[in-house]
Amino acid sequence: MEIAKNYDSKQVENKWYTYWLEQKYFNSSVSDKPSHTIVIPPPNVTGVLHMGHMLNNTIQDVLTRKARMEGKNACWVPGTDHASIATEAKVVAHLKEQGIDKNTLSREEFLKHAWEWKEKHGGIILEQLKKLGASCDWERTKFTLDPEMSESVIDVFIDLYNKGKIYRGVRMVNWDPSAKTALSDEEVIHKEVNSKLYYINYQIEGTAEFITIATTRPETVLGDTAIAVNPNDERYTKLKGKKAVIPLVNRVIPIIEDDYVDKEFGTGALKITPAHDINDYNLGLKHNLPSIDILNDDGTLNGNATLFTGKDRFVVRKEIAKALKEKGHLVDVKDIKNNVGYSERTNAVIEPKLSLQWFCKMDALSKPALDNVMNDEIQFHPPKFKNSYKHWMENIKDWCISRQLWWGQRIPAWYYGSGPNDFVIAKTKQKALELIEQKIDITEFDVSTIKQDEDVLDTWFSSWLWPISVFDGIRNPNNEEIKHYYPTQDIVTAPEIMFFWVARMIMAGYEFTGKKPFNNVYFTGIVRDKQRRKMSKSLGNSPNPIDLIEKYSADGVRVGMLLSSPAGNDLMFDEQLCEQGRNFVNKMWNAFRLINSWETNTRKPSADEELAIEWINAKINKSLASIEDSYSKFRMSDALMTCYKLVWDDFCSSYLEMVKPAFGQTISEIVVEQSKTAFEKLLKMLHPITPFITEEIWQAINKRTTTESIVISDWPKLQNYNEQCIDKMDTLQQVITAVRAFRKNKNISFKESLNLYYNSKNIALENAQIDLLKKATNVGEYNVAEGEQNLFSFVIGSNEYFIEAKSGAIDKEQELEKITSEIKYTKGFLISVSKKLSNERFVNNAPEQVVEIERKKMSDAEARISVLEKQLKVLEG
RNA sequence: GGGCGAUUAGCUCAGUUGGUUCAGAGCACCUCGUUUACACCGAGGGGGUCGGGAGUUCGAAUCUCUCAUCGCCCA
Repeated sequence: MEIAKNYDSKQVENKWYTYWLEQKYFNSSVSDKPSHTIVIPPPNVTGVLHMGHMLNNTIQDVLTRKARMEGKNACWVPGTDHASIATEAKVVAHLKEQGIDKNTLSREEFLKHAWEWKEKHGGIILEQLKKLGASCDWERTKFTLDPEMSESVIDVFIDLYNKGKIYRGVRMVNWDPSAKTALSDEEVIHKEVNSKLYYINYQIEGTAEFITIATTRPETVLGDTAIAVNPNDERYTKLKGKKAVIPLVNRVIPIIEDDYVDKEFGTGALKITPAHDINDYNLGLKHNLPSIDILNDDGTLNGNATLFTGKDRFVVRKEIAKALKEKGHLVDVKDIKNNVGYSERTNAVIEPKLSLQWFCKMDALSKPALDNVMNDEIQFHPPKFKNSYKHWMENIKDWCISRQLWWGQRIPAWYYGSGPNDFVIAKTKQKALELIEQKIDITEFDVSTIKQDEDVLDTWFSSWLWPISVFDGIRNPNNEEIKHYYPTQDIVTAPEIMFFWVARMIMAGYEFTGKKPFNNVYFTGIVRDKQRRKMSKSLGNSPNPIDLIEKYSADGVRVGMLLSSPAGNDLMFDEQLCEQGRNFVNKMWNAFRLINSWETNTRKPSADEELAIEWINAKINKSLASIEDSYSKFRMSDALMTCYKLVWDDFCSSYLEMVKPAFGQTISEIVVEQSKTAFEKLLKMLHPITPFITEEIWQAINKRTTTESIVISDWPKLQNYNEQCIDKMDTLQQVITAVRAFRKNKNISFKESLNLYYNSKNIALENAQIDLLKKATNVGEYNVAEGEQNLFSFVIGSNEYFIEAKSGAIDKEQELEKITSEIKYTKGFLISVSKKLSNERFVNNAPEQVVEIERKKMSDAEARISVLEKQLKVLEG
């Protein structure tokens, strides 16, 4: 068969991915085999693939493919989430471009547009994952707004409500004035920013005196209902019981005392705006203060403000400062750094707002979720994340789950009156009617006035059910699939969403199934650029993953992603890593070309060929053991590096060079078979990481039937191997390196044959080793040294060798210096070892093994010194 | 402000309970090489006071304290 000189990744990747799909290798159904389930962290339905997804999904695919080869029923469930705020914002913006104002649309009309948008732009990301080689069961693809997924969400809402774990109430919530919705605490990002601290004078009622307060939000003075000072603050004792006048609006407010006030901050006098600050709100409750809400939902001022009505809060901040200054109320402005909350999705500055919302109680839910992580029933990788998980869980607050949006699951609350409790929770209007009937006398009731809650649920209120709902475990808790696939095996995600998602999935798992949702949580790092900046669309510092795949092949990019990503560590992404991956793929391809090019004979393998074969198999098994260990600890980059070195250094650089026939010569067919067998093992070990090249070579290296594939081949089993064989080859390798270094130093071409002599006291090399040595170094004669050889010499361990070169004189001075310095080093080493051994406390306290090792070190060093000293004598003549 | 983690070669990182010649890997770098798988290559090589200081120990990259710098999470 003609083999292409260059590996054509694009053609190969398309060919095999199509084949894999046709053969349905990725599809899973309930079976007797143990399940290995991973559910994808659902990306936003309208999102596009970024580097974080590449990393995350490469890891999931590696885990899934390996499990599949190990004979497990591997099931990787793909899907997307509806991303309520983000998607709704996109659709609103899209409509605006077309001249349509969302406010003019009915809910139904808007949702029609939203679904159209989803059909058009949704799922791109899943198509992109196929380019990466993702072995998802695509027939299981789920979307969080699929009817059965939504029904699960609603069922859960009703269940929790009936259990008293969901309630409705007026609370201070995080308001996003851009999206015009409430957010949960987790969706607020606190950033330290440069602000100004405004010092404002309030006149004391009925006097010419003033009290000065300091605030970063002067626009809120219009909603002030008190000024508070610390009761221990002597500066203000005289103002006890007095009242102050709000500048510009001349409203009179009390001056109150509370320990909460920090005497050191600002002037020690605090203005209180209960409607617009959580701390002020709490003080307001305590002191029975009125609350004046001066803001509209979009962040503009309303009629309660009486001034600046209709203007944006930030515009007002500037204008009111100016107005206060003109009237002489603004006495100072200072620069200050403070923390401001921003909306995770819209980046709008969050407004604390008193609002009627739905909440989920967290105290009972969080208990098993905390315990089972702390006791490692669910394992975190790396475990350091248990700390912050614990901290969060122990300080958890109730979860605001309602959103003032349309894109999502509509809250199943039905209102029949205007009282705070005039509602029922029901799946359908019909059900609601029945429930209302039980609560009130329905005979005089106008059914048409029943209204469903306008709001939808937080998207995370869908995704926390994901590992359960994708198997329909909420609606049908005893179905075969949920019994087989759940609990899932691993979840692979970013630490950023530990609270948003991971913690809540664990809560949902225990609450709704009584079981954990997964065994392992693998936290990937964040993909950053070389300057350690997080990759983001706004910075434009993220390469397009699809371009990378075109350039370096999917396998190359996968290797690039895994190369430097130990669990939990951020990945400083550099295209060079993908280049390294591509080079590795190329290396495998060329190893295949070499083996494939061999013409065979029917001779039996020679002793050196047999040694080479025994050795590579020993190396493969030793590496396999190490790889298994790495995978068991989720150390993917270690597993990859072991494979990488095994293929490149051991198989290609050493083994193939050992057995490779001279130009024009044939090779024993048995050796070829053995080489192919070894190579196939390597391909299998690499398959989870580089699926395409391994399939391409595996299919070509031996005859396969039309239904065979490396995808469903058996993962190599660990076999016993001879450790001594590896040691033997290591020693030989040192001799080879020494001879090569000699050539390099003396500038002697490889083509020129050298003679090598050995000391008769050396531990003898076997004939097979000698043959390998000769082949690797172009050594002609290999004989025992006669008498004292005045030649270039070197020592490996305590074995002495001499090289005779036809050209290239020995530099006596240089040799003397080299040997002298070696003696010096070894003697120094010997001294440190003997010191240790003559120390009674060491000999008595250290474990026997350690002492034994030290003794061996000592005798080795002594032997080496004696050899070197003899050499020195000879040289000195 | 509270908590967590880090600091090892130019870069990115390993280094398990303190004990092999333990100071490592990959990449990058330097030198040489167009040998008939691969220059997306081969061979050889240089490079670190393990952030600073102090302590415990027969022995410290590893344990303790302290200082410095950085990062993350929470408020």
